[in-house]
Amino acid sequence: MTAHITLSPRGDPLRRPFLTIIAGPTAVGKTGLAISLAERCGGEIISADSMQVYRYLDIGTAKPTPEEQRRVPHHLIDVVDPDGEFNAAMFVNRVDTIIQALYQERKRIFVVGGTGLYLDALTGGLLRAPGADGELRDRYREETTRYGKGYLYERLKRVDPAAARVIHPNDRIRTIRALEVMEQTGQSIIEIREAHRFEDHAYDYIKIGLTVDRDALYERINTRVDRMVADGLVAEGRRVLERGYDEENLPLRAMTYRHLVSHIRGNLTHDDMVRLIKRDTRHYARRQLTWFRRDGDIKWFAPGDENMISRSVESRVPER
RNA sequence: GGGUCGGUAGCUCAGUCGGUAGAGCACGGGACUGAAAAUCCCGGUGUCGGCAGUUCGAUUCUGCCCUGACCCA
Repeated sequence: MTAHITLSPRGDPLRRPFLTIIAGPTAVGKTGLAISLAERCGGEIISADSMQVYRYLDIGTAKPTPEEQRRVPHHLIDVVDPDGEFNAAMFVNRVDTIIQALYQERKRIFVVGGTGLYLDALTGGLLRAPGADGELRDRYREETTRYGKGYLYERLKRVDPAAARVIHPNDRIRTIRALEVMEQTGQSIIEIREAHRFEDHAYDYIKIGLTVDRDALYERINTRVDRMVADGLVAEGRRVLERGYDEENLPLRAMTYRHLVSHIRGNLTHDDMVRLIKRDTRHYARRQLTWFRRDGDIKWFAPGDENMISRSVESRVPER
C-alpha cells in the first residue's frame, strides 16, 4: 500500500508527475473530497469517468456543478458529443497531455473517477495492440446477422483457441475484440495481455479509495437518484433527445439514460424508471467494488476521513 | 359473533394426490486491457404462521390458536 515510486539508477526519485488518485463506487463522495483537497493546495482535477466526458449529460452522470468547476479547474469533462467516439485509449492519450501540461505548471494533480479500466490504463498503460477497427466491427456485425449468434465465437475458437478458452461464448464484445486483434496482428490478445498486466508505469501516484458499508452506500445511491429527478433529470433527457441523440448512441444506453429514454418514449412509468435507475446504479456500484477490491495499491478510507486522507497524501507528495 | 379465502426465500407467488420445496424480482460473489455506467459468468435451507393429533413419516390431512383480507350479522 505504498505510492508507486520509480527510482533512477542513482537511487533518487525520478522527476516525473505525481498523481493523487481518488477511486471508489458511485455516490460515495469522490467529487466533493477531490474538490476540497484540490482547493486547499491550488490543484486541478482530472475526471476518470467514462460518462462525464459526454456533453449535455450532466445531471444523470452526476457531474460536478458549474459552481464546483469554478472552484477547481476540471479536465476531461464535456469533451465529446453523445454520438462521439470515446474509449479507454482516447482517455489515456488525452490524460497524458493534460498531465504533462499540469506538471509543467507545477500544479498538484488529482485524478478522480469510478471507471476502473480508465484508472488502470492511466497508471499501468494499455495493451500494445491495435485500436478498434470500425470497418472490421461492421463486418462482424453483418456476419452475425447473416450466420447467427454463435458464428463469431466459433470462429474465435478456430482462430484463437487460447482466447476462446478465456472468453465466454455469450460475451460478444470480448469475442469481437479478440478477433479484431488476431486479425490485425496475428497475435492472441490473451498472450499480449499476459505479457502486459498493467505494468507500464509512467507516473508516480497514491491511490485513495473511498467506501462505506453496503447499506449506507445504497442509501446514498437512492437519495442521489431522487435528487437527480428533483433537479430535472427528465427534462435533461428530453433536451438530449431533442438535440437528435438517441439509443443508438452509447451513453444513452448506459444505466441511467437507458431507463430515462424508455420513460420519455412512454414505455416505462416514472416510478418504474426511478426504481430501475436505482437498481442499476446499485449493481454498478457493486461491480466497481469488485474491480477496486483486487487492487492492492488502494488505501481505503471513509468519506468523512478527509483530514486523515489529506495527511496520508501529503506524506507522499514528492518535493519539487 | 358467524362465514369464505389466505399466511411457503427479503418481496410477489407456484407446488408437494403425505416422503421436508421452486420461479420471477430483489440480493450476493466473480470476470474484465481501445464499447467499461458497456459486456459477461456463477449463486436458492427457507422453524413451508404456532401448538397438538393421525401416520413409519406432516409444509401437505385433522383440531385448536395467532394473524391478514373480504362477506354476513
